[in-house]
Amino acid sequence: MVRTRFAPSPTGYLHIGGARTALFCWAFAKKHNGTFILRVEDTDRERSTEQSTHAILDSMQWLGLDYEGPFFQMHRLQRYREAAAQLVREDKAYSCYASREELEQLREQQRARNEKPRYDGRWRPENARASGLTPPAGVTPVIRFRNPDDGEVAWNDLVKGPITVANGELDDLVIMRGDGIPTYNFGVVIDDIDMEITHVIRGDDHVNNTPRQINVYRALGAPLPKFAHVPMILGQDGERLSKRHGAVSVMQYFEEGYLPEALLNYLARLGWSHGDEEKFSRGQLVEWFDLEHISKSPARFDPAKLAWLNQQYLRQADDARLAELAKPFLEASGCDLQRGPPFAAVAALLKERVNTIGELAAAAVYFYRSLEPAAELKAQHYLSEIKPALMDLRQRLAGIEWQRAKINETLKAVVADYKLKLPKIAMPLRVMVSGGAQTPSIDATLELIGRDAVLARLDRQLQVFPA
RNA sequence: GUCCCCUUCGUCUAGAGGCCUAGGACAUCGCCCUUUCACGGCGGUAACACGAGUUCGAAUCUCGUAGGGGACGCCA
Repeated sequence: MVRTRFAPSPTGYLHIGGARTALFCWAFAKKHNGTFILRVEDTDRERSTEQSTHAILDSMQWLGLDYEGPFFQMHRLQRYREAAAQLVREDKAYSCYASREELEQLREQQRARNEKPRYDGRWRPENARASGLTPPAGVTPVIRFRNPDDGEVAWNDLVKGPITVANGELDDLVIMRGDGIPTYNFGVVIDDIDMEITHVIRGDDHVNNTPRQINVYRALGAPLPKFAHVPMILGQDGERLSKRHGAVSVMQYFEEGYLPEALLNYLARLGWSHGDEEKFSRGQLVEWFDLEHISKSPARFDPAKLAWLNQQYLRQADDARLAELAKPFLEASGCDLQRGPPFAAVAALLKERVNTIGELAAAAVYFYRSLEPAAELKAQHYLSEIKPALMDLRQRLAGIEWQRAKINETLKAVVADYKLKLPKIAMPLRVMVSGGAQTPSIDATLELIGRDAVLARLDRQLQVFPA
């Protein structure tokens, strides 16, 4: 039975990289009819916040990644303490009284010698005894894991392939802080054992932690899970993704009006592939997902491709759903949806020309309230020689049956009568009625805005038309 | 600095020794469609980091070089 987990620390929002890791864990579990667990690694009391936990949970829900849990490490302290005590009893761990300053000094010296900074094992019982070290009064020690001195640790990473690290490169890591709270490398191992995780799928910034963790598994006599380290997501400049690259928080995409299925599709395709497939549903992802096709190298995040995918999903989306999603955006820009055409009809007209719900709402404003054209547009399109034709058109529009085909007919008739080209009249019309130079086809636009509003806007604009 | 990992078009990628004069997608450029902007259709530019091997044959295997990323905390 496959069991995977996503284990974020609640020290901020869920970002794009974390979301993709979660997606991969989720998809792998689903694919194998397994279980996907959410575990909150909240052992950093300084930085963990409840707010972050909520933000992460909200993001998971928006993305539709369902899980078992959430479980919290801070609820399991007793278990970690017992495990640590057991290791101490077996001489696989020991108390270390070195102060932070002392350790910092040690690291600096090592760096100065161009060595890898590492703990030197000074409080290993036999070393302390040999050098006559005795526990200083009033200091609560940390517990360090006694890492093997010799040999090497190797595993076959399901993404990266075989990886080997010499134990000589590792040092004795702290597994319990002075206050009895476990450190990351200990907490994960205990939890992954207890929760019977079979596949540890996580960001490849953890590759270096894996050999240490494997040694802990062994000391505990626990079977090893499989490990799969997925590459990170980089910003467009190839640097580690950060705030200056724009939106990195999952919920920011919600706020800008992206569809969760589009973001999921994009994230899945970033660093994983199934032949030439670009667009696929959550169901297809589950069906196709495998670890073998995750790429080994980091991928750059490309907002343009995400926008394109979002557009693809937008146009397929149900109009009623789009209406629901766009509503808050429209209300924020002062539109009363009761006073205007049904939004579903507006969405049907606009959804192929925008990339996000935010853009959709912005493009829909003039269906609900009049917008004054920019002076530039007026200067460009309000030409005195077409004023008579426009005035005539206004009169004719007042008298016809208000539907697209009839409006079009009327437009064509005026164009013919005045010996004009269609754009000559369609453009000023567009500007007068929408306040901008871009709308869907003008007859459909007029129809939807409605006769009363169209006539009112024309009247108002004709007043400022040059004679 | 030390250790670990990575390297195909600008970007995401297909590719498991001959199917590759390297395919798809986004972006970009051109043309068509057109009532503006889009959408759509057609077409173009564009990549196996470099150097040695192995092999009849290498994008695919090996080694080296260069470049990139990650880690080196009582953070996760």
